[in-house]
Amino acid sequence: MKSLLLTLQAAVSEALVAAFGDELADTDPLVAATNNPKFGDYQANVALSLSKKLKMSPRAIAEKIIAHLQIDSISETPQIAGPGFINFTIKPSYLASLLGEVQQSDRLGIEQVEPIKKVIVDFSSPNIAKEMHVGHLRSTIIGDSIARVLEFCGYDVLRLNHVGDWGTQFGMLIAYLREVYPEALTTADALDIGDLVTLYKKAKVRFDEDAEFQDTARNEVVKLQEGATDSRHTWKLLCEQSRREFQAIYDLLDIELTERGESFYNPFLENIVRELDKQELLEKDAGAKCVFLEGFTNKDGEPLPLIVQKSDGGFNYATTDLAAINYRVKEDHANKIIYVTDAGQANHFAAVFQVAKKANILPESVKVVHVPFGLVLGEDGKRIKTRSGETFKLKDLLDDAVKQARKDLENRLEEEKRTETEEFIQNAAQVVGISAVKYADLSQNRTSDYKFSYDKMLSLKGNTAPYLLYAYVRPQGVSRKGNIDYSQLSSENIVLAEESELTLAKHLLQLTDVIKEVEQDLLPNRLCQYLFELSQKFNQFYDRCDILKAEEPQRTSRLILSDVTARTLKLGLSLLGIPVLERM
RNA sequence: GGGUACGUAGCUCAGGGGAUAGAGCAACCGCCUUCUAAGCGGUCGGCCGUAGGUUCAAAUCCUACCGUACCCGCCA
Repeated sequence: MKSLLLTLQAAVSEALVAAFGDELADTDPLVAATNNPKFGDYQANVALSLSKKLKMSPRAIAEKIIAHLQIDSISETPQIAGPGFINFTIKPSYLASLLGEVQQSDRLGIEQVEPIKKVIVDFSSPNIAKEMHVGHLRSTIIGDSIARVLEFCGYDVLRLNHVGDWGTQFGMLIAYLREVYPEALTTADALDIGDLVTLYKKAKVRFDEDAEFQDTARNEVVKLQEGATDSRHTWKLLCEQSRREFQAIYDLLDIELTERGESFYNPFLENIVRELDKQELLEKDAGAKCVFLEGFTNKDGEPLPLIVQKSDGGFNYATTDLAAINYRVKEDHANKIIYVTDAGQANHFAAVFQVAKKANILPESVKVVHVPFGLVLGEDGKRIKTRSGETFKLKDLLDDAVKQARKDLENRLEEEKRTETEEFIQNAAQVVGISAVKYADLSQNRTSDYKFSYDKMLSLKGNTAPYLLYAYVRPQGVSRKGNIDYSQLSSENIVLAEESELTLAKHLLQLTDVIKEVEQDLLPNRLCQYLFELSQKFNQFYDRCDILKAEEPQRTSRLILSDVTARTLKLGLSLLGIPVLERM
């Protein structure tokens, strides 16, 4: 189904050509939804921008465009306003017919992309043996939502968890274990690592204090890379333990991910360096093998290197990232690779992408996108760090959110003298609590820093998940009360007349444009904004219009508005990774 | 020092060339014999960091400055 916006764009484009000739065929008609209902529903601003080129006044251009517009069935007569805006008011009959189409469609009238393209979304990516922190939570929630949107749009999405399961920290951990729990290195299940974070911290302290231990740790890395049996055994043990802890979080959040950690690419690292060497991109600098970059300079204005092999012979994350690009292009056949990581890595990715292009690891045809997000700040506005001591247990955070939601629900049940089963309460609290955390994150523009506040994210008022969930519950309540099967409604005779009905219908019909926007800009907060506004508009409609008590054909028309609203919310929320409740 | 973001209502944030800059929270005032009031309506609240520039049109683009944060060779 073609959206209203696209239909109007096409119509104005055609009118431009009809009025002024083919050379305007590629001119953007500058059609957009209006920001104020008094200017109608949509506006075309192209007349203003063409004034100079056509040597005519904007209003004269607008008049000529309108004279060539063929949109009688869609819009009331377009009006010229202000300096030369063309305002369109969509006819209620046209809104009704589109709404009927949406109602009859499984996908709410949203088309899938053709041809199907393969997209890799690389997100979450916690580090083995470290606490998953709020930054990982952001990557996980945002990455999942982006993956869900792209999946819905019809892309073949591979969700990759590029876990930090390799690197120098393992030398430190294994060396420490060798000292403290030597039996863990050889015996299966000899050690319940339990609190990995404590182990990590102790090892880190040891590492920072003792230069000799540092050497031992570095040797341990080499042994691990060489495949020493006891080292590998311990490494696997650490990974297993971490994996279980991560999985508990993913289960709670309902996140699906394919784990493919850094270690996966180990066999390919040497080849990457050799390839760079073959292409004469490599230079040795202070013992390290580097590719010098264009556009990156250090303090003294000298070009910065991307180090692909350290002076000790070890590879680092840049090498792994290059190998990963290579594998994803050649083996996974990705058309697009999306990296959801914090904004602090922007330089790193820009450098890696530059080298990958230069070395032909990354062909022109494959798009790589770094999707950055801001820092997670505490309520004091300062960065939350894990390494500096205070750890942030994500499991506790999520559990607290659920507990708080449960308390709120129980209070409300008591006030309303309702009784519900334990199962109902548990489920509602779970959905509300987890959704609140996700929504709080997603509803903000991801590029800005995120102020993490228990109070704000657990609050059940305002622009929050519970508000949207409640807006979904309301139409479901209507269908229960009236014994209505929404799927059986006939869309033959939809009549829209009341202000709040028209406003709601117009908003419902913008879903397809919003999803398109999120698909392109990868900004889930746009979808949140849309759903929030939809909830407000539905609540206004619900407040002002009787549904079940209305006379036909209004009754069915309003039931359809309720149904489409509910399905739009359900779909939209699902793209944010948020489930709905039938009652709450 | 260089690079990159950001600076919008008391607070948290949308909007990123188009008309009179929006929302939520907080504060205050109304609305439940009604499909769940986790709702709706209203009031209050702004030199869009500062100064220039580009444009028919700037919160939005450019430049400078001020402020904040992040990144800047062998961690990821």
